[in-house]
Amino acid sequence: MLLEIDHHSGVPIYRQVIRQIRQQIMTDGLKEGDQLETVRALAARLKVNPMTVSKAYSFLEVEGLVERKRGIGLFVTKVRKDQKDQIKGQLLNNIVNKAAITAIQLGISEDEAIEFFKKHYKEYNSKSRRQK
Amino acid sequence: MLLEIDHHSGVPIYRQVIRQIRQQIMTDGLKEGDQLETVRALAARLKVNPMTVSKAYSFLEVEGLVERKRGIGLFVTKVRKDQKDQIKGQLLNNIVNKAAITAIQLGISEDEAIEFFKKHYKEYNSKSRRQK
DNA sequence: TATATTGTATTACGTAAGTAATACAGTAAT
DNA sequence: ATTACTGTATTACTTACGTAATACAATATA
Repeated sequence: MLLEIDHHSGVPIYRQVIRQIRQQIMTDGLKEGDQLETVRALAARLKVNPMTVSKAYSFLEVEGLVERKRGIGLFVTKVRKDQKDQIKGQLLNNIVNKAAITAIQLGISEDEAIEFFKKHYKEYNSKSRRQK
Repeated sequence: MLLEIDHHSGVPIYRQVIRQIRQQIMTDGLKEGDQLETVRALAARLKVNPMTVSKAYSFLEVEGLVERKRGIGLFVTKVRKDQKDQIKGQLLNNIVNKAAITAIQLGISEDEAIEFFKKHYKEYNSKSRRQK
């Protein structure tokens, strides 16, 4: 499984792990029943303590995205499409809400703010397509 | 000067101070030459150590928004309108960029994401108008 | 010069967060 | 039962951060 950790970003390792695995589940890069990389295997690969990985996996379990089976491993839960859409909506809402509040508090109009958004969307979109 | 601190939000006091004063300068609630509330006065009002206020003011100075005069006080710098617009743009860009990246990584289309944005903008906008 | 006002540098305290060490617990296969 | 895998609970280390105490420095005015 593809997983890139930036040790110098200031973002905690376990959060980077959570985010990336969650994203893979949301976009069907990881599917129902798939086994996650072993705690120790991932820890070794990231050169990190197993507990750090375990902590990340714990959060994903609380979110209902994975199931742990002691002695066996961790597996992706069955998530219905409507549930998945709801989760995606929440994830996006959180950040979009902040953006909207910032715009309003700075006295920036809806249309103008949307222009900003379109610009960033297009920029990042072409960049991420180039990387594929 | 109006300034509301939420001691239970988890957001550090000095950051709340920075954000609110910056916003007032950006929206001309505070204008060139206006004196900021005294370090000790604001500290007393917020029931906080003077150094906490001084720290907040330091950041605003680094941003070029205020000037300190030892023994006299702190004053709002002259900021040209185009500079101000540029600063506002940066502030908005930071957060909008994150929103755009989130949307793309979740596989959400530009139009759909914009719908989310409009919804939040309108919601918060009407809420903040009601409060005035 | 004395005093009262401004802001500040230094230092230290307290807490929370991220990470790691260690020893432990469940499962499967031989 | 033994071995070799799984994941985990507990504990502790380290660091960064927010805040505060203290003593100091610049300015204005009497």
